[in-house]
Amino acid sequence: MAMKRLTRQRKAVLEVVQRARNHPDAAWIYQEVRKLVPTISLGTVYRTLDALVEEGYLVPISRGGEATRYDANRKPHYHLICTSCGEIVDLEVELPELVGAARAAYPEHEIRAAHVEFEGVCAACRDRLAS
Amino acid sequence: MAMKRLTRQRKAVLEVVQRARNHPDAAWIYQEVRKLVPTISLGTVYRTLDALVEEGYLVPISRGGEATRYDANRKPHYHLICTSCGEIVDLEVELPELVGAARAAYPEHEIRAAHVEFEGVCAACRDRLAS
DNA sequence: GTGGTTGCAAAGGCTTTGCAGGCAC
DNA sequence: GTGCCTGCAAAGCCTTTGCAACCAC
Repeated sequence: MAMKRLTRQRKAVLEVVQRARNHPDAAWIYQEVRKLVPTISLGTVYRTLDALVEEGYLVPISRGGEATRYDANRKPHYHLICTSCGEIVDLEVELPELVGAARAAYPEHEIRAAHVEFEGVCAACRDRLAS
Repeated sequence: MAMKRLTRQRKAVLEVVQRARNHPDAAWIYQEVRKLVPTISLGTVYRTLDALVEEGYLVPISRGGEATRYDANRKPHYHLICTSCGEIVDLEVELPELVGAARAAYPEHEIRAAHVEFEGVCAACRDRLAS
């Protein structure tokens, strides 16, 4: 059922994903993992990523239409998606509690979590566009 | 360039979308619109929806892997996605301002908006599961 | 009449899956 | 030895697109 065996493939995917700083998608991970295990298939990468998400090691970031990207950052943080270059920037900021407000207004629902995402222009693009 | 002509197809899509209470996806809209314009194609539905999104009449809600759903609700509101049935429930609640907090922590980025989404069990499923 | 719009069908991109062989345990 | 995992390739799903005919203006 649950993926439990520590195979070469899974080790390699874990290593790549933990080292990644880019919120990579499956294709990028596949490409990198092939440097460690050249015979791995894209299907296995997807299966492994699914397992890692299920186990909570990864958080999927899915933007409409585009490939799902994966985030292995342990620290609690939020994402800023740049409208200019599409990059995902981590924001480590403490935000006001939202779940409480929603629960107070809608006690009939069992609200468990809130997901927040910011949209704007990242510093790099801001500088680039200012020229 | 921009879709401007008021064709039978576009009228029908508009009518269906405005009447919809379900955050429908393109397939559901297509099915409904065919009751009004039986010869319409799915491609036209997609093209029309894209145009309506661009013009600001609709807000796309894209969940990873699943079909994009469209929201025509004018009032400002948030969404609760039920982890049990997948339904999207509107929450009309005022939340604390988030953009300001993020801007204060990261003045180098040009943060423009925040998107919030809740996750939990909707009232219907809660009742159903309690039995 | 003109050019945006449509229908059709094919293609596209990402992701999942069936199956036989292989490997971790 | 057992059954989970892998590679391969095909299929699935949602969405986009090229093209000729069409119709709103």
